[in-house]
Amino acid sequence: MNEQMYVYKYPHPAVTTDCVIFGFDGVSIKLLLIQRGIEPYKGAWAFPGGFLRMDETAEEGAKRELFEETGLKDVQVEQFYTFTSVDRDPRERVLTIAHYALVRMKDVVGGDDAAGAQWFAYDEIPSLAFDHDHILRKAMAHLKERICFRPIGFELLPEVFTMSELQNLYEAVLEVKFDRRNFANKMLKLGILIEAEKRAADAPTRVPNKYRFNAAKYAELKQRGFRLEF
Amino acid sequence: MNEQMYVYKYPHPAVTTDCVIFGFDGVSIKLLLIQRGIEPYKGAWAFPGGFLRMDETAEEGAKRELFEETGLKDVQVEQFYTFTSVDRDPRERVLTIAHYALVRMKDVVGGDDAAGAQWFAYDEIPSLAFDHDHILRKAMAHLKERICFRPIGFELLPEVFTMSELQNLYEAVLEVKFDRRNFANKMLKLGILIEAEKRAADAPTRVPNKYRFNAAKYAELKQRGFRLEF
DNA sequence: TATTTTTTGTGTAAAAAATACGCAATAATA
DNA sequence: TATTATTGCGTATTTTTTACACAAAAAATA
Repeated sequence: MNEQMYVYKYPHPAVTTDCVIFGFDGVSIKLLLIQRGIEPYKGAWAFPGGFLRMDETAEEGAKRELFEETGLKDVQVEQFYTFTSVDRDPRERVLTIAHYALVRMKDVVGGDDAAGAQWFAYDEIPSLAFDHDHILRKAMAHLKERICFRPIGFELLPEVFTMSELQNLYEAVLEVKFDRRNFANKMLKLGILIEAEKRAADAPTRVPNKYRFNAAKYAELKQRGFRLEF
Repeated sequence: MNEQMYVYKYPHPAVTTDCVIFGFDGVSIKLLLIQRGIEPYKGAWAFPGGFLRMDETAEEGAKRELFEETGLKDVQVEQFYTFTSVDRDPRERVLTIAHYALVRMKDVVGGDDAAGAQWFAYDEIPSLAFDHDHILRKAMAHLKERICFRPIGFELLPEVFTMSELQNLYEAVLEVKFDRRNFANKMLKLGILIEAEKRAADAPTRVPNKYRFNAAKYAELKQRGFRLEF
């Protein structure tokens, strides 16, 4: 019963979803790639993704493929662009609805299925399958824009972090340097941070303060947007 | 020879493009709709759009359909979201790659083909075909966001316009009121405006100053983005 | 046509926000 | 143990934003 065929009166493109997964290791931005096990581009690295099923939305398909190929679960993926170049796949006309997500790197369990999944620093990414180089550039531009207009970090940093770690993240994405004190002031004034464990006032140690995100404020700002100058 | 069929080993969704066209009449934001001539939703209003051809990108398809259905040509359309709900079309699984564009209303020539095209104010839009209500809400949100982060107006206003007209546009989109003098200062400081026809200094008439856009600065700011608070 | 209403040009003082920057103590590294 | 880097802490200065009034001209209305 492998001979089932699907017949249409007009030509239809195939449709895939792809996921650009960003991580952060405390120093630089990383991307999660998988090594393709089948043709075309067998052996090449690519973003996790695959064909959309007829009973799922693009977001559902993206999450499903992401889980199947990397073991990542419960990730908020967001559609950012649909790539429609006519010749982007050698087999047939294939559109891909590209998504991106920010995740904590430790959430990627190198499970069985995910044997082929691996993190790469942005500037060490190999040549990618299909038009995934193009997708990568667009996703990176998207992230850079997003960080200027909405908070980032909740999804990328550990639950408790220092101001320096947060600053490193911003500097890594934007490729700029901020004044340490002004950066901290700006972030604190946004109101999205709360001090995690207040040191005893009488313990005159010089250990960095720890913060966590104020989820409600974070969500509000993510919704409303702001403008971070640089 | 009408019996051609297209056969695939796996099911494929159909793919359409749609165009949300924004106009501005000096007072309020308008949207361009067409009345559907065929089933499903025959007679209902909808955004211009149609099935993607196999030899064109989404943007090309959107422009082609837009021209066929409204006569609009040489419009910069921009993809903003792909709608993938499973049941959004009663015929079969259909995804639509939605685009939007800002146009000068006078550019819409009510040509023969475009007999069915008509402008509607945002709050007078009838119930729409398919999930186009949903598309409309998302497009409007997109426009509201865009106006906060990038300049708008070049594509919507006549070539020469007054500061009040520009302010009306911003107030219409954002549904807020600005202080006239502060709004003008802010806009002028952005550097995207140039005075169109300087009045003779000795003619003490109180006719509004006219402006046009500085295309280079406008393009730069559109690229870089800014943040307009409100 | 006379009267009323709306729109326009113009500028400043006060408040708020952003920026640049130094020092001493502690922690990490060599 | 000595050196280097990181951390906490706060202020003076500059820049940006905001609030606001009046008189003349144009448009609308009576």
